[in-house]
Amino acid sequence: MGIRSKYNTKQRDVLIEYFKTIPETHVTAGEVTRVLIEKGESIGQATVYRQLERLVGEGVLKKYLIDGNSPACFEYVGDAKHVTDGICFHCKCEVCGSLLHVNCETLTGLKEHLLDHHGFQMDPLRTVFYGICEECARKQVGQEENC
Amino acid sequence: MGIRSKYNTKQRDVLIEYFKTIPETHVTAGEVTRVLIEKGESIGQATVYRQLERLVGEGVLKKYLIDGNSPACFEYVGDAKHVTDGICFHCKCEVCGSLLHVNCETLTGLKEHLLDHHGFQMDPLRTVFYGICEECARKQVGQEENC
DNA sequence: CTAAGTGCAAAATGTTTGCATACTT
DNA sequence: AAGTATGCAAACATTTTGCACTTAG
Repeated sequence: MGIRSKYNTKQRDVLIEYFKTIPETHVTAGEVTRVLIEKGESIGQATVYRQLERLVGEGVLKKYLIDGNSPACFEYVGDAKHVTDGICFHCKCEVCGSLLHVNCETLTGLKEHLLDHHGFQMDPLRTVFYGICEECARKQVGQEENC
Repeated sequence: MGIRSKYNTKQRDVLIEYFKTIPETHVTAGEVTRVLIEKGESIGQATVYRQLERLVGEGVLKKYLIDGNSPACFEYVGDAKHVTDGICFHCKCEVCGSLLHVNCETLTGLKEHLLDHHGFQMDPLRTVFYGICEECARKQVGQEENC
């Protein structure tokens, strides 16, 4: 379903190179544009959006949605074999925004389960588990049900 | 965390009653407004957004974020135990856009696994599995790797 | 040379907000 | 009466699009 790039443009390279310098980091389209412009690169916002979508389609970047009212985040996963192999799953904390990489057989089993029992071919590269991380869960205990 | 309503207004009742008539259905704020207006109800878009947020805070509705570029969806769960229990998961087909409700123990087990083994408190209301549904997968066989 | 990509500015989208008015309790 | 909710329209933020121009292959 992803549209792929056919030409290697200056802007595309600049984007990829920038993402390579910030592995395991999630940035929004706006942030990327701002940083690159500040660096003196010549790139427009529309191009960033268009290339980002293509890179996601090519599996070079991964797109995260923290919540519907914040902009989407992107992360470089091009070289991360464990990610592209689909053995790596991502858990995103909705409170602090931290990203937990989970690399375990149970989740690989989940993928098979969905396929075998529900006919659904799940894509681990696109799927993100949202929830609350250990640390934030601990902090939130005790402040529930308060008016 | 959610702001609660203190008064019972006409608009609030209309909203709740409407949602009760469409259980297990996802609707966006815009759709709800359109339907109610068409029914001759007097309700403004801002009120719908405000009440929807309150109802989510009160646990009457659940808010789903299928993907960042589509509007948020709301579903009545006031009586739906399977949803509030977090046993209901969603699979979204990236080809045809269909949404599959999966209601199965393996996924409940997954939730527990993430908590027990990775300390991550996964939220099934926010998490959507992306991939390809059975029907689209069948259609795509044979047309892979085409330039 | 031709298809693909870019940039700008405008448009589209979904959601929130300010404020005067109306309604609930 | 006092506080809360509503409705409108304007404001917002993010993302998409139309179109002329540039660039890669």
